[in-house]
Amino acid sequence: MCENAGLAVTHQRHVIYEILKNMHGHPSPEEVYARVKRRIPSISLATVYKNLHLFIESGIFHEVSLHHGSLRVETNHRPHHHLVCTRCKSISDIDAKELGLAAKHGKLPGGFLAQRYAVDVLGLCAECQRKAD
Amino acid sequence: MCENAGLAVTHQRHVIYEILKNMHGHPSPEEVYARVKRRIPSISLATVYKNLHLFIESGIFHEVSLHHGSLRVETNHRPHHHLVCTRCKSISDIDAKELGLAAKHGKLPGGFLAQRYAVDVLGLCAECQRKAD
DNA sequence: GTTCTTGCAAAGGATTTGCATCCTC
DNA sequence: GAGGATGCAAATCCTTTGCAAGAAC
Repeated sequence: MCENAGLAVTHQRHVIYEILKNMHGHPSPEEVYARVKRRIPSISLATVYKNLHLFIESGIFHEVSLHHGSLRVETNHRPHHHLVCTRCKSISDIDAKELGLAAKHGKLPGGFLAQRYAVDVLGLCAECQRKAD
Repeated sequence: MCENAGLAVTHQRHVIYEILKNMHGHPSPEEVYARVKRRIPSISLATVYKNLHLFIESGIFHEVSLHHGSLRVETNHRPHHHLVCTRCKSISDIDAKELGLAAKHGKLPGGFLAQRYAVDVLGLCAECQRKAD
């Protein structure tokens, strides 16, 4: 299966993978755990966490927020977006104008009222590119 | 000062505000606490947390990630972005094509290598708009 | 004076870690 | 068999809460 990432194919890992494939939305580890538990009652939450991290590190799944974890206050009051380094997790600012995305405001399909855009540009910062040579 | 938001002007609150104004980047509560403690050694971390939340609720400051908190796995493998309701915090998906932002890949100013865009459209979902009438 | 705030300590939730045992390769 | 994976419990990190004492309006 998808385990050319150097991961052993264990029963637990396989079931977690299958369940993730068939879930939709943005499940939390607890939600995944609850589903997996129905098929493997003896599984532990720690195992679910470990495997979710492995899947994310391997790029098999993404996580929704690249900078979840702790509360961060935005001190830059100018319109700007974020450059998020996927390697070192650093976040730096870039002026909205400099990035130049044409963002639609107002109603979107589905009736959602768009008021503000928060863009994360994911990639590698200059420093991590140098190290990756 | 900025306290037409119905907040009492306490010494602690004032100092926290001033310090936030003069910080840059995306400080964590602990970092803010450390700075404030230099001016008010007796301040408690809980007070910093309470005031950060009040500032954010009042719109005086923003928080960096609208959906920090717990790990969420992305189960939608199609290119898409997120509609984040600022009232009920719900997150729904919208196809990248449907949103239609022209995103630049490759090198950005500062040497950042852009690989992927994660866009949060902040606003009100249809349901919360109805309730807000 | 009444109400909102603070500081402290304890509680809570989410996530990680250590370790013995078990399972893939 | 060797090394990675699991399960459990304890530990840790981040954040919130309860409450008595203190400050703002």
